[in-house]
Amino acid sequence: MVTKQLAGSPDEADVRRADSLAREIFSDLANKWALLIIEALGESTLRFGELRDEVEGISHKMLTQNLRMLERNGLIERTVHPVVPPRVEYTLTEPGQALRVTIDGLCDWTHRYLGHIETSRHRFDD
Amino acid sequence: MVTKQLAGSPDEADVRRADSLAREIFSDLANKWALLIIEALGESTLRFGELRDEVEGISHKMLTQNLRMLERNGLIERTVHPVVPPRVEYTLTEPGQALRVTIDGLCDWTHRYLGHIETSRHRFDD
DNA sequence: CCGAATCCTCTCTGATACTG
DNA sequence: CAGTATCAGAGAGGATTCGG
Repeated sequence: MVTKQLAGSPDEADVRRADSLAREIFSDLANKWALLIIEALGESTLRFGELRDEVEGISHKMLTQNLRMLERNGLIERTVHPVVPPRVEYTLTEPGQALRVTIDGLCDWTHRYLGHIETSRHRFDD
Repeated sequence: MVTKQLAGSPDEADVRRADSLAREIFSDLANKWALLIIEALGESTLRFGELRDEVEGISHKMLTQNLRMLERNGLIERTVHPVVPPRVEYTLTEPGQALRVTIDGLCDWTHRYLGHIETSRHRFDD
């Protein structure tokens, strides 16, 4: 897939655009709440209130904000049931599920090195 | 290692402490710059200036701040060579390397679903 | 070259109140 | 119940400067 390039060729610009997009996505997702929401959703379908109970410490506002962002990026699906009282459910899409798997890896890592980190902190805090 | 527990036993407190510690570590690491620094280090040893060139867009201050945090958590090792001009080198420790592998997974995910995400965004932005 | 401290700006975050 | 708007306080992040 390596093609010969001229100076200032369009494909170079494409690569730069893809890179900046990747960076943008990275910035979106590399935040505490987004990752915790994805973990909380897991394989289940949850309502707004259920999610707020599940993700400990998140505010109403942050939850809304992050849910919008995740929906925009196609990681979660939002279905509104036109009933009263309103019922809105969230579930992970296939890309979202794929991401959750890698986040699981992060959680595993955290638990495996928990002790390691704690002792390292104590040594550092002198 | 599973021991019998009484109600309100000390181990329950331990579990809560470990959970809050895990949450804290999660908050530390779930940020753009920390992940990009770890990726930049990879298997190599880099100086402060080299790292700043490698991690595009990071400021002097943010780099310092995150390097301290990563060092405190035992993810990177900092070696000072007492010469003039000063020479300070950073390298990933074993836990850091392990974390890098899971971050690689995140990068793979980003590139795999790049198109997916871009179209989802366009659909959302109406 | 590397790091710490200062200042200044701007975004994020939480609390509250209001609509459908 | 779910979502939006607004406001004030806290905190992140950038630029700069000085010291080792």
